[in-house]
Amino acid sequence: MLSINILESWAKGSVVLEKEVLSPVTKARELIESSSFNCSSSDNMDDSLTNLQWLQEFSIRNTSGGQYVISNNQHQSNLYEQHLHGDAPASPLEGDLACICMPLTPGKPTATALCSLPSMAEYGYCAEEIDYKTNPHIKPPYSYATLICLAMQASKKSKITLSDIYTWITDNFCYFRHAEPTWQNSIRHNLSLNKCFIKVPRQKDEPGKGGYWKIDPEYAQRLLNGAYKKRGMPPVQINPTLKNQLRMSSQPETVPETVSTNISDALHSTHNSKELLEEFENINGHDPNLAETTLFDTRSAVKGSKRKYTYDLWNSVAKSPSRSESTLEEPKVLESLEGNFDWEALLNSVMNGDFSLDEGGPLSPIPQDEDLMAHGIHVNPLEAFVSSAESSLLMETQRDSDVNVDKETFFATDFLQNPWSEEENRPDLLCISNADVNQLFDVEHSFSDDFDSTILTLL
DNA sequence: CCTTGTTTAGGTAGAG
DNA sequence: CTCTACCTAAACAAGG
Repeated sequence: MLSINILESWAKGSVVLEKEVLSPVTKARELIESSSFNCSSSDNMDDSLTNLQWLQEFSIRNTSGGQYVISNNQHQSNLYEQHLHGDAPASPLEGDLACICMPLTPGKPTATALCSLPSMAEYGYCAEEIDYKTNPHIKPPYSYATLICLAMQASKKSKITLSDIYTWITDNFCYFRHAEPTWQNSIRHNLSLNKCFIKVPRQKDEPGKGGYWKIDPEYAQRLLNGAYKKRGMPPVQINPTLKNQLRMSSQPETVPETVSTNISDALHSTHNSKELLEEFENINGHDPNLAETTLFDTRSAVKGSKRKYTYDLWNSVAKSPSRSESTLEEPKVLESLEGNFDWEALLNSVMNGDFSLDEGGPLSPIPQDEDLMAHGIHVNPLEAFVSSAESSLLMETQRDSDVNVDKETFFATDFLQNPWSEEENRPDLLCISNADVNQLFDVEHSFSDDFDSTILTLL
C-alpha cells in the first residue's frame, strides 16, 4: 500500500519511495508489453498525450538483473508498420525514440529506441533500434533547453558548468559528437536567452573559466499559477553530414565509436539520458518538449518587424489560460476511454491511491507472482493499469477544477522550485520526486543510500 | 588563442 | 496569416 502514499507524497513534494514494492508493476508492465493489447485508434501522431499505444511499446527491464528486455522484433515491426500506415496512435513518447526501449545495460546511458518514423525509414532506419548514445545519424528529438536541463539534472548538483553540459550531451548523444560544433553555440544561446537559466558566477578562488548555470527558482514561483503549452515532437533529423552516406547504404551503417562514452563521474552517470528524459516526461506529460515548454516556456516578443528573444516565461504564464480553463479544455478523458489514455493519468491514479500495488509491507520481498492489488482486490496487472487509469480519469472529470491540481504543472513547478539541492551531490527533490515510472518500476536502478537519507530529511 | 557569454538576425514548422 | 517554439548562424566582447 505504501507505493500509493509514496507517490502521493511525491506529488506533494515529499517523497517516499520504496525499493521493492514497485516490482509488481514491473511485472505488470512486462505483461502489458507482451500482451496483445491493441489500441486501435485513428488518432494522429500528435495526440500522443492521450494514447496508450506507447505504453505497449515499452520495454521492461528485467528485474532479475543483467540485460534488459528489449522489444521483440516482431513487435517492433508491427509498430513500424502501424506508423508507416498512419493508423498507429502515437504515444506520448512518440518522438522520444529513446524512451521506447530501455537500455541494454543497466546504468549504461543508452537511449535505445525503436525507429518508427517514415523519415527514418527513408534512411534505412526502419524497425531499427536507435541508441542515441551510439548512433551518430539521428539527431535526438530534444530541444537544446531540454538537453541542458537533463545535463543539469544528471549532474545532481545545484549548478553546472558549460563544459559539463557539453560533456554530458556528447557522452549521451552520439549525434553531437559527430556533428559540427555549432550546436554548442546553440547551447550557449539557450543558456543566455532563456531566463530560466541563470548564471552563477564562479568564485574568485575557484579555478577555471566561465561561470555555472542553474535554473532560476523565481520562475518556478511564477509558474505556480501558470499553464504550459504543449508542442508536438520535432521531426527526426538526420545528421546532414551522414545523409548521403546513409542514402548510399540500404542498411544502416554502423559508425564506429570514435569517442569514449564514459560518463564523467562528476555527472553521476547513473542517470542516463533516457532515464532523465523519462523523468521529464513523467513530470510534464511524457513529452520531452513539453518538459521544455513547461520549464522554459519561452516567449519571443515581436517588436515591429523585429523579433526580440526574451524567453520571458512570466509573460507566457501571465497570458496563458488559467489552469482550470486549460483543464476543462483537455479532452483527455474521453479519449482515454476510447482506447487512448494518458500515462500520467495512470500515474495520478496511483497517486490518488486508486492503485494498490503492495499487499505486503514497505520492505516486503518482491513478489514473484504477477498479482496486483486494486482496491484491495487481486487483479490482472494489465487490467489494473487500464482500469486504474480509467477510473482515475473518470474521477478527474468529476473533480472540482480547483481541487483538480494540474499535476503536470505541479510537477514542473515543483521541479523549478526545488531544482537542486544547494548541497553538492545531494540528490535533490527533483531527482527523486520526478523519478519516473520506469525508475519507480526499476528495481535495479534502485535507490541509493543518500536517497534514503534524503527521504528522512524530507520527512 | 580558445572558451565563455551576449546579442542580433533570420529561418522552419506546428497550431490556431 | 499570425503566433509561437525552436533552431542556426554570426558578430562581438571578456577572460583565462
